[in-house]
Amino acid sequence: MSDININIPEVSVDCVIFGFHATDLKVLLLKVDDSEYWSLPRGAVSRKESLGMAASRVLEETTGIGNVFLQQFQTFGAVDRYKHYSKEQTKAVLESSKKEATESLSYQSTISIGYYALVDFEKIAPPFKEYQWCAISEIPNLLFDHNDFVDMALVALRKDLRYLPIAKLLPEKFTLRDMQNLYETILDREFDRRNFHKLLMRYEFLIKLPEKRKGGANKPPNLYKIDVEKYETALQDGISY
Amino acid sequence: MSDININIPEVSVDCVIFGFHATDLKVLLLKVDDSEYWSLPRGAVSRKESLGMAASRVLEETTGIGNVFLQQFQTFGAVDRYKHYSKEQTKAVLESSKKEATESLSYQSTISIGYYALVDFEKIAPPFKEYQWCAISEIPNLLFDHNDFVDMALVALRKDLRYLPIAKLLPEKFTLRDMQNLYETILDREFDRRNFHKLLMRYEFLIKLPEKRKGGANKPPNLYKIDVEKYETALQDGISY
DNA sequence: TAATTAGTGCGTAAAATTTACACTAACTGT
DNA sequence: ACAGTTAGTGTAAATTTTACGCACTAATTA
Repeated sequence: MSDININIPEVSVDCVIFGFHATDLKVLLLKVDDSEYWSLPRGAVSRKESLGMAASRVLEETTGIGNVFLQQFQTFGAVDRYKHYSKEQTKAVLESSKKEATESLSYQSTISIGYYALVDFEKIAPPFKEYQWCAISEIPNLLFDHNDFVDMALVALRKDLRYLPIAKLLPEKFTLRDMQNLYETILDREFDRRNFHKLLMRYEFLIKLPEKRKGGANKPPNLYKIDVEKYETALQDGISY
Repeated sequence: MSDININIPEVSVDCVIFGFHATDLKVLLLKVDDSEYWSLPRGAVSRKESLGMAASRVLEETTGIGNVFLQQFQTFGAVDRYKHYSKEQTKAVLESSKKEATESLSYQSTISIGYYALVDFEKIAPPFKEYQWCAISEIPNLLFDHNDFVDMALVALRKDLRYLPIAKLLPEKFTLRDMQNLYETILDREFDRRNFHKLLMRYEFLIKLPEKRKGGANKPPNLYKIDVEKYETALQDGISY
């Protein structure tokens, strides 16, 4: 854990981790130790790192999740950061936590930079704290204004989906149906299977693997991976779905 | 000017003010007193205000520009914030400025929240410091990483233009040509006059005024204003150009 | 081994959207 | 009054998106 002196006072990075699997979109919540309170993964920013690095490190430290694509979406400001629980409640909760007490970041962070990521939640099991993957519609009251973070992160994700490296949002190998599910879940609308297929193929950044995914009571779907080079090129020219 | 104790240390709000008039897009630069160095309007964030309020206040205090729509676009992080001038140079420049010396915000801000606005630069004349409206392509080396701010603000503006309250980006009364110029300038492409007109009319949030703008050696164009209520509705449903 | 389920890949028709394009009207300056 | 300039307007063609049909394949299950 970092030396208290190198952290920027009152500034934190807070992460909304969307977990995507099949057709479910959930958010990773952490329980503050020895309490019944939930919050997003968060942590202080060191003077020795960029914001992106801080977000990665915080996520890794609080959840064990590493090497994911994090996207900054909004910074939240200085007043009225206590939405469902008062400042006093929040202070009490966090100070009763041993972990929090040893960290330089207190309940008093007044500036929080919001990041989101999208991961496959079946593959991620935070080893540290108590956690919960919670469906978007069923998120309980969170500490600070973290409920606002989730709302704004989803808005940003939907906007960004047209431009962002979807490569990072799926496992290495995936089926066309996986990809379609991803888009349908996030955008909350349906696509025609054949048209979606055609659209994707136009951009030519998918590599068809010689493998199939067996197991279902049906013809096994082909697996694909991203051709990173072609994908980058396509991004330059602008991808739209 | 605010009491030093209520400001959040090392956090600033930095503003990219796009000046739009006719077909020119420029950026407002301030000269640091008694120096040859340029920077963006910036200032500290008080604990007693939201980020949006801080941005408005800072802009008002440094340039006299008030009551404009400011949009947060990105927060810049803790390392490598000295791009064209070293930390020592920056420190020397700012400390030689009487104004800066009396402010709590020093050269040491490590977190900066970027806001942009779009105003009519013919109507705005900052009364305080030396300033310059500078064409995007001719911006000199700025203090900190302010050149990056300008680049990123323009990227954000172009993206946002599809969803944002254009109502705030134009004077109260405007012609369809004004609006077209705004879009053509920002997006750096041309539109067909009739098609643009049709597109705008589809959303039905323009109110045709009984006035025309006389003065030119041509048929006087009609003036319009925004129907705020219908505009808000249209925003919900999603506007695209 | 037949029925079922779902992926793959082609095509095509309908619908929606985008683009291209030409004339008349109203004002100013001379 | 006339030349120059920009405003205002509708329609048809081209393109893109969407819907969906069909033939074929390959696995599971009853």
